[in-house]
Amino acid sequence: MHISDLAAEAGVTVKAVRYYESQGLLKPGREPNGYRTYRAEDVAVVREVKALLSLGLTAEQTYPFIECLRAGNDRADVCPASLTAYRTRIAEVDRRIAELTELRARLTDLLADAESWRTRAP
Amino acid sequence: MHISDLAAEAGVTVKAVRYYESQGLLKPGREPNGYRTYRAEDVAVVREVKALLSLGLTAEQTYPFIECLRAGNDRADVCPASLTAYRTRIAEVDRRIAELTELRARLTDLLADAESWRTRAP
DNA sequence: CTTGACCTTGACCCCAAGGGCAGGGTTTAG
DNA sequence: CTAAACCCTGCCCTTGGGGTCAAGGTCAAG
Repeated sequence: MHISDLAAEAGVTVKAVRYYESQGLLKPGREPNGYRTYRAEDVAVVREVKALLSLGLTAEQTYPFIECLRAGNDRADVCPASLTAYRTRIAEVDRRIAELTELRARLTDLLADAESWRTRAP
Repeated sequence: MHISDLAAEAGVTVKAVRYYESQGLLKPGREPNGYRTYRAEDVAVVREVKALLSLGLTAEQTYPFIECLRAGNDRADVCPASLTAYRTRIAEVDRRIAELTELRARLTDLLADAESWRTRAP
């Protein structure tokens, strides 16, 4: 299959597929005319990458999942490295939520302070 | 004062000062040799921009605060537009926290599912 | 045979907030 | 006079692609 077939089947753009390849996640063959050719398994790979990116993983962090798929597993997340990647990401999200929560507190403090200045000092 | 004096006094890098200028937040004079010259008020501007960026505002969103300072106020956040900018940012943070919370739930679900597959299907 | 439609390729610029480096001019101290 | 310490502009880099481009391939209908 050609690149647009893969993109359509996986629900991403052609551009995204080429980007994944540039990140080393896909290694398509080439036809004599230079066109990239993909195998059926690549659809699952692209779907997986798309799903993981939407979970906030970086392209690099999707590596273990793709390897897991290529190793013949039906699911990309049954390998130990994938579980570790999930846990790492959860920890990142927790850290980010904590940061944002603290940020929100600082913002509301600043807002309250500024509001009180407005009413107090005309 | 020259750019490195301003940067040192405000606690940012020279590069950052030039970036703020490129975003229209500073308009330094120029000496005959081309060097930028800053006035004392610019220190407060740069400090304010730095503080606001650390709160996650974009350079563009700091505009109302800088205008408020330039209008002669001691504080950049006593103007109505600044209060609005604070509230907008708080809403953004709230939205982001909600997204991340939902994301975290999805991740823990996926992790639990993957773990159960590992123990269930050898 | 040619036209048109559709496909592919690589290459370039863009985003936010700068970091890093190159190459060159200037100023100040010793 | 020279070296250190400044200053300037300009380019490439970061994420995950989006947008757009010219150039060339492929297939059908006319």
